[in-house]
Amino acid sequence: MSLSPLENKLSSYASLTVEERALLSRIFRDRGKVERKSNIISAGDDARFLHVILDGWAARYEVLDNGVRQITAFLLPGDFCDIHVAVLRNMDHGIVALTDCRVAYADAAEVEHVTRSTPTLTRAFWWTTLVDVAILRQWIINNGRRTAVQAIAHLLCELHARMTMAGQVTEATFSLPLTQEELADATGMTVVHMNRVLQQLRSAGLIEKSQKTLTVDFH
Amino acid sequence: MSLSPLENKLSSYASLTVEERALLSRIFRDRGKVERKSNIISAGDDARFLHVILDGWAARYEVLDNGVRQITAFLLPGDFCDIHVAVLRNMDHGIVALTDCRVAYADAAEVEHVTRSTPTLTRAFWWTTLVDVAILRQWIINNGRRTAVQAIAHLLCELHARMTMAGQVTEATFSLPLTQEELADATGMTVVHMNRVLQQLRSAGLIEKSQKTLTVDFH
DNA sequence: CGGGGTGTTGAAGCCTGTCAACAATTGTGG
DNA sequence: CCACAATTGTTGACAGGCTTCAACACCCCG
Repeated sequence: MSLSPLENKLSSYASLTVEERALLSRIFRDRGKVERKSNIISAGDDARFLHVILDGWAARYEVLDNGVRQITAFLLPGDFCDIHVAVLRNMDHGIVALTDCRVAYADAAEVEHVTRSTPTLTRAFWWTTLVDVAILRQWIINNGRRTAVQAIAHLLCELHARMTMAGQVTEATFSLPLTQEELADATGMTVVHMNRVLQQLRSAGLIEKSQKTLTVDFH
Repeated sequence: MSLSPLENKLSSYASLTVEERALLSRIFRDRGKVERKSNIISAGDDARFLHVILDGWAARYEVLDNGVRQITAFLLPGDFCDIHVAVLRNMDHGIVALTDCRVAYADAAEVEHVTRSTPTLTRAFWWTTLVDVAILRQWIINNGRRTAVQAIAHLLCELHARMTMAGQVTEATFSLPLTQEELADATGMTVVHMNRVLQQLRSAGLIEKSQKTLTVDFH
């Protein structure tokens, strides 16, 4: 499997030259597989590498003192796990694989070098950061001021939009390999409540869920 | 008043050369005052300028259909209001002055030019974005998985830390010109509840608040 | 001195959490 | 391929944190 998820994503912001694509491929040469439920990166890890998801779903998360978990982002193919290591050098949270994942990684120092010498790529990396920021703001609103129904609906629409960008949606149906617990940890509610709200959305005909597949009905 | 709040902030990441400081001063040449409660930038505005707070407090916010407001960030002197216009070009939320503010602004096209030609400054701008991201993640946790007491405590500590960085804290006391409504809109709760939780923190001896000044007691 | 904004208080209700059990599904080993 | 185990999903009853509504106190500013 190639770097294509990342290249496709960056291309939607700025077209990459052949040289830039080559540079990316050269830097992200190492690949790996990560099993579902194991950490791609752990909080406190030495940030010596920069990771990109090539296949599968992952989540950015933090576990509080009292043991509760908050997921702060879902990562899809093409997403950076820790692009900030090109600028900062700390890992203040963990990344866990929610499905079996294929991951590419690059040496942080090499990425840093690129960001000091290749403005186009630097701006592309920065752009991905800014897109993530826009999503983060919506998550704050989800957890702060939206009702449970609104928050879940918004989250599912976000995932629908992102999967559409990745060309992985057909007729409003896409693969959603998340458990209700994971959705609950993202929206800051309990599994029980997530379950009940999903039932509401289903009986209202807004979503259909079978196995690990979701269909959203906009009307 | 000079650009010093911005320069100081950027300097804490990377030392700036004389040329870079001059470049900043040249770009951010226009200054303006914004009255408390008026918008520095409105949602949907043409993002033709990039704004920096020189003095005063502001907030990033969004108002939902049902009229409720969610604040997604507090902006202090030295903070960019809309650094993303150097890369994106849309304004999907508003910025409101919470106190009378002094603001500097630069032409977005000029800033974009700088980010295509001056890697040091680009990385410094990117760095500010990444620091903001780390704060945003904490706000998601505040609104998602922390109790009201924990969330408010965490927010006040964040502001304490940021004011410390800006050299505006003396003996754990600093200026906090926020109303309880603004704090409530940031943490996703009602004013009434904010009021009660603040009373808890006060009676527990964790904070002292007089006028627009806050003192935190770590023990 | 008066008035708008801000802070404070009480009572009642609801959304969401907690606890606990059971059903359904997926995965695994024989 | 079946049997069993583990994970995930579902349901009910009850508790509680937070909201809602409404009134009143306080404070700053013109």
